[in-house]
Amino acid sequence: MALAGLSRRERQIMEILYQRGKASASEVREAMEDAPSYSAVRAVLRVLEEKGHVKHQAEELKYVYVPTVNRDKAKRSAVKHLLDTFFSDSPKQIVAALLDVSSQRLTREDLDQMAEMIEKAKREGK
Amino acid sequence: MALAGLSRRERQIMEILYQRGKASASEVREAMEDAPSYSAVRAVLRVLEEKGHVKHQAEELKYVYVPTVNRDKAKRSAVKHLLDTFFSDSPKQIVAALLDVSSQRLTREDLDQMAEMIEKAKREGK
DNA sequence: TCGTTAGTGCTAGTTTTTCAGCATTGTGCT
DNA sequence: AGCACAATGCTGAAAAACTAGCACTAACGA
Repeated sequence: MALAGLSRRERQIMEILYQRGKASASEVREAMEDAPSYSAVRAVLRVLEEKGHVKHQAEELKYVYVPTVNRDKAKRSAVKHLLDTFFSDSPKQIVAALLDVSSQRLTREDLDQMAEMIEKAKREGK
Repeated sequence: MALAGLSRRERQIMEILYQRGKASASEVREAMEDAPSYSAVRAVLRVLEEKGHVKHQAEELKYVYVPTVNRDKAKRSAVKHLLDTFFSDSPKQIVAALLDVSSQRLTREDLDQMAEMIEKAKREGK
């Protein structure tokens, strides 16, 4: 799984990179609540690169880091992991938690689309 | 958030405890793929207890460890974190990922219940 | 040109994490 | 009692993680 086997800082930085898709060292640093020094951030990024979790591209005078694992893959893996950890007994409850946690940001349209996805799953699974 | 700020081993062990609700040191160890020595596991549990993440109960000649934070709370926090990390742009996609990842274990009934939850959210949100 | 700003590469030191080993305690069995 | 087994408590030390700081380069403006 994408985020396992990483140290605390490494995980923290990987999550920021997944959130943003890509970021420079200083952007990563700014996104951290408890940011260490700039060079500390760079050091972690270097390690992540050595481990193969990110790669960097030269972009306008600086390096920009991007996760190497496909975002979708990481997503999927994260969902699976969440399921295993908390919802193995009842996967559907993740929907309940979702509706609960993010009811604020869900529009009517989102809900409609969710319903549609489920309908589709029903048709296919049937 | 419940699982942040923890070392790799600490996190790994917390997840096992959340999965099982409670476990003894040796049960925890058995649940680990890449288990270290028994005393290493106990050492981590001790640290987790010092940090306040677990507590232990004497139970039939041995200690059984349980997470101190309520499982539901941890769940919620985990879902929220997942949303922030991967689905901040489109929360509904978590449903897509869910259906994709766990289509195996979802029964027709699960799907019906999910649909119902969404219907309910629609009615209430409207 | 000089100073400033914003990068990178690298290194060395401290702190945290992780781990194994050993002594000890309690239970149950012979 | 003596033994085996399954725990716990504790210690020391290796390994990993984390961090700051310095040297260097490139771009930009005064």
